[in-house]
Amino acid sequence: MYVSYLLEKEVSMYPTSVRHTGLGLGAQNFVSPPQYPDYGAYHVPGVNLDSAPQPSPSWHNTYAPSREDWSMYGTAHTNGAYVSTGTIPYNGTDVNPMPPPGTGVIQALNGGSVEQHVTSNSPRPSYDWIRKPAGCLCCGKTRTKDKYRVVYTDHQRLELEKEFHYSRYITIRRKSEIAMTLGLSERQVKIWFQNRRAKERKLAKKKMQQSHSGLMQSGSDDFSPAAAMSSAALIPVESGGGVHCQSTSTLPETIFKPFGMAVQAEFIT
DNA sequence: TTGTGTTTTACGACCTCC
DNA sequence: GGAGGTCGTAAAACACAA
Repeated sequence: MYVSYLLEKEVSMYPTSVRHTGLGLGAQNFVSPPQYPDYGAYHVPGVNLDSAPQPSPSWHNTYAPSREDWSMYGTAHTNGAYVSTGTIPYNGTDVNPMPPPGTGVIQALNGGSVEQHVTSNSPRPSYDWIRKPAGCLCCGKTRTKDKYRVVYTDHQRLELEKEFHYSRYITIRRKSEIAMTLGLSERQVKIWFQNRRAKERKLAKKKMQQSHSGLMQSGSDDFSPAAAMSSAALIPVESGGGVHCQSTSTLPETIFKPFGMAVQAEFIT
C-alpha cells in the first residue's frame, strides 16, 4: 500500500494533524472553512467521533479509520480551518497549469511552495521524471496504448487520502475543487474514491475473515456471519432516512450513496 | 537481475435514482 | 439518458525475496 507506506514513512511531512488529533478535533469539530462552506455537509459539529455514532449517517463505523491514523495528515487550525502544514513542497506545475483556485484548501495552504517533492529522507524514489502529468486521459491515452495508467504523485494521493478520511463520499462540488487543486480530472477523482472505497471494503472483508478464523480457532461457535456482516457492514448505513447536513451554503448538493442511492443533502444554514 | 506477489489506476458491466 | 454507485478485472507500478 503505497500511500500507507508514504503515510507511515513520511510522517515528518505531516508532523502534526490537520483534521484530528485526539484533541477533540474530530472532523465534525471542524468549522467549515469559509472557502469551503460545503464542508459542513460532511459532518455534524459537536459529535464526538470516538464515542458517538458516526456523524455521517452515510458511513458505517466499520470504515471509520482509527483516529490515530489521522495524525499524519497535518494540522488543524484553532479556528477549525483545514490547514495543510505546508511542509509538502508541491509542484503544481507537474500537473495541469491550471491556476490554483484562490480559495483552494490544499494549494492555499502550501504557502506557495510548489515543487515536486522528493524528501531527502524518503526511501521512496520519485518517479515523477517519467510520469506524465496526471490526468493524461485527456490526451487520448487508452488502455490499448502504452502507459495508459498514470501514477499519481505522492502529494495527490496524500490529499486524496485526507479527503477520503474526511468523507468516504465526495460531493460534486468538492470533487470539482479537488480535481482543480490537484490537477486531476473530476473523473479521476471520482474513480479514485471508488477504488479507495473498494480497497477499504477489501480490507474490512479481510479483517472480518481473520477475526472469523480467529474465532474458529478459539473454539467459539457463536460466530454469526450475518452478525459479522451487519457489524462490519460493507454497505454504509444511512440512518434517519436522510442526510441532514449543516452548512453555510444554501445550495443543495448531491451526496451519492452506495448503490446509486443519491440523496439531496439538506443544508441547514 | 529476475520472478513473483501486491498495490494502484482505469475501465466496462450492471445497478439505482432523478 | 446521465449521473454516480459496486463489482470484477486488466495492466502498470512497485516491493521484495531468491
